[in-house]
Amino acid sequence: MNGKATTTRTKLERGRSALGPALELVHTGRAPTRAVLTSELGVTRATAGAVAAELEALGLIRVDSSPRSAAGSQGRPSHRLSVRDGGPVALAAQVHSDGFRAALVGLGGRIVATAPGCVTVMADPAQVLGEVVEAGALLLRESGLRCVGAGLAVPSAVAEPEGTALNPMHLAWPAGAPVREIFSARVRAAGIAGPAFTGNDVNLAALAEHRHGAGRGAQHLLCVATGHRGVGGALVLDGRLHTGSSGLALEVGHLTVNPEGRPCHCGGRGCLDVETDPLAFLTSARRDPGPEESLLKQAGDLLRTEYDDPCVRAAAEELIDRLGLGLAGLVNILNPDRIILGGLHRDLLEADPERLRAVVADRSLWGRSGSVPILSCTLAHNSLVGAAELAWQPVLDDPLAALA
Amino acid sequence: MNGKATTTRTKLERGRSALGPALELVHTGRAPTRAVLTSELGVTRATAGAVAAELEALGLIRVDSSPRSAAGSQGRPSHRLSVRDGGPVALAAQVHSDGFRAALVGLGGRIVATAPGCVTVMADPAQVLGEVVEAGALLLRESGLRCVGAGLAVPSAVAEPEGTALNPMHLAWPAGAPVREIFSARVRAAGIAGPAFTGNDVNLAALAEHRHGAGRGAQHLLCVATGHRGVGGALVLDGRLHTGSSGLALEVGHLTVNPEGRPCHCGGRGCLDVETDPLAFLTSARRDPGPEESLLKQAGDLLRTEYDDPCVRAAAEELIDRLGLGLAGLVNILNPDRIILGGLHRDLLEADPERLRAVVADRSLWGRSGSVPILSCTLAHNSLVGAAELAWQPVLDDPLAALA
DNA sequence: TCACTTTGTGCCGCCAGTGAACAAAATGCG
DNA sequence: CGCATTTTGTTCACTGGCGGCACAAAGTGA
Repeated sequence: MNGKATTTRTKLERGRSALGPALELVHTGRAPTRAVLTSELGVTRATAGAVAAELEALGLIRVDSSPRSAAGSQGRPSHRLSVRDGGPVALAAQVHSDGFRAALVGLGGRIVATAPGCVTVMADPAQVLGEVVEAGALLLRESGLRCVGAGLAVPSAVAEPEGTALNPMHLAWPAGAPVREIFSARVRAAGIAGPAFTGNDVNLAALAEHRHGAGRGAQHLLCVATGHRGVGGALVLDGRLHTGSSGLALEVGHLTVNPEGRPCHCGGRGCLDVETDPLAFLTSARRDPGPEESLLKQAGDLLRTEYDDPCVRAAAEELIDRLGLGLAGLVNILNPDRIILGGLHRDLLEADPERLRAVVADRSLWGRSGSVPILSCTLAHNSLVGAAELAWQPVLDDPLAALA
Repeated sequence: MNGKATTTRTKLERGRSALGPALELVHTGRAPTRAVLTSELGVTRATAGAVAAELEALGLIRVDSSPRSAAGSQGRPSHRLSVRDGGPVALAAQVHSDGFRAALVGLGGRIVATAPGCVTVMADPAQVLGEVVEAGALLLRESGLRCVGAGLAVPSAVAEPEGTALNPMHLAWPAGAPVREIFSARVRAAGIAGPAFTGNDVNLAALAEHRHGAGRGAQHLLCVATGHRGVGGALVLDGRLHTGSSGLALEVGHLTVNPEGRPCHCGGRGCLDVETDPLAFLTSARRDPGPEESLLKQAGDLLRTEYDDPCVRAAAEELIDRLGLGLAGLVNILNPDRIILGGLHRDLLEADPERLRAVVADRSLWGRSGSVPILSCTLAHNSLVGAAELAWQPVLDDPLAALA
């Protein structure tokens, strides 16, 4: 999420000390005990002990040295590590087409408090973000918890390093709205501590799934998700969100998946975007598409409850084939080791997992030699948790500096 | 090029000391003087001095403290840094459809010696690689230089971590041939010092261009190149080759660029692979395609010498449009900050740079807001130099350990 | 109760790199 | 020509993270 490397780099660049990596291991649940932490970090027990003690002193984690009930293995049981209850939180916010949601998220992706909300005038980003931050500030005041920063998820590509929303069409916002600047200003104005970040919702969902959900442990994680309209993609490489040189990577909506397909506003035809979204599905299944906001739910329900209907099934299989073609194209380019699907794509996967996997394997060049696992999203509110990850990142990189 | 991270990591993982980064800066020409080295590394003058002295003691670089003639700036002139002449070299090898080439490559991508060669029986990888290594060993003996390792470039996708060539069809090798194993065994058998590596030729060309050619300084470098048949792609992220989870990323040949196009062996139609290769161009220009080995040269010559011919021009513009569509698709997914073209694609770019840039800008979603620079390859024998980069990498990562 | 295994802790030493003081090599000015 | 100024090279004491070791602690199994 940063971008260019400046000519002069500071000495602090490669994060000193094992504090950051250690916190990340506890944060992502990969270090349940101090012994595991020792081996994961690749340091001595002495160092791991010091690091764990320091993180505890910072109020971030809890080191439980009490005797454990059922042990199982030999030797002295290791101290257990966990995220501290009542520790600092990040303020997470998400804006979508029919409202917003604010939440407080602790380490480990734990949602501590949440507040949904609606807005009356959607078209003005400053006003919407003002209300969102207001709701978040209220949550913070009520909880009395320390805040490490704020993160916002928006359903639009976010250009780096400006932080402008390029296509927030679902929100009726003007293209190029400086969302990061607005959000950041509102956060500061509300007296909320810490830096403020903004990112695309699918990107942030992918980040959250990688750290706390179905993407755990993947080195090259590809996520693809449909919202009410349109398709979004995200790539998490070695634990870091890959957003390209200017934040616009993984705009996967315009892969050609159907040469004879319907025309798309991009100038091509048969794009993934218009071929695999809820509206396409409902149309193909000859159902009357309801209001814009409920397209996703309507399509999902149809898939789950009426898959016996030949018409629904045929439409689903058509979409699965198209989606598979798109995923295969992405596999050929990105060679991920795991794929996670969200939104309608998730429903399509669950409707007929074998069919989708077969198409991807068949149409990706080396699919047969070890095909890619394709999974569903598992995390509730993953964009929200991902927004919090943004705010937590500085702490994960250097706890001492971030909490100073 | 490595792949998975093992569960237990050693303490040596994050390369200690600034030796490696410093050597890389000199290697890539980004640190011409000690003063620049100091600021690029972000360390004190004392440290930079010690590091430079140590690299000189290792016989890798030269520190020139002699007074300089024309200075220009104020203050004491800084010591100049350069790659040492007569220092160690890497053995680089490249196999292509009509023979092979071996070379010795020093730091800075300097080709010290080179030896082209032909083989009689192409179909047996063991025999071909035997001859290649033999030629390289001869070069090494003649030069008397120290060898840090060997690298091989093959015109095929190379699967990681096995190191097998998945589609070496231009070489008439069996698919799945264990090229890394064979090459490595031959290198050891010839008594050549250091580890042996193997990679795809376009990947290695991209790496070389990033370090010593047109890709210098790019953070997200995309390379696309055509050989005699087929299209290859490569991505260099933050100075490291991105080969995906199993070495198969950037298999860009099967992006759909022409819905009504000719069928492709992948099962689709209108793939970049069959729409923008030399054969497609010659056919479209209604020229008689000559023998397989000379397709690339024939097409390139035609573009350069007969671009006035309406028939040639029409064919070229068609290919440019298709290529532009493919590049735009890649831009939407990868969001690179620079694109470098090789082979026929380079010739197409140079035939009409504006047309190609316009197509890419028009069909990539955010092309208008700061379009991507598209450049030609500039480095002679870039695959060869890239193969050497593979062998140099351990030294660049940790000079002390690699030369111990 | 006694080996045995595994983990936690205190202490010492190493070493890369910092920071500051000083020396050196160039330019420009009187 | 000499001198102030600027920029760089060099020396040296110091620091901070971490390895290595020895020993203590807390379990399991016979």
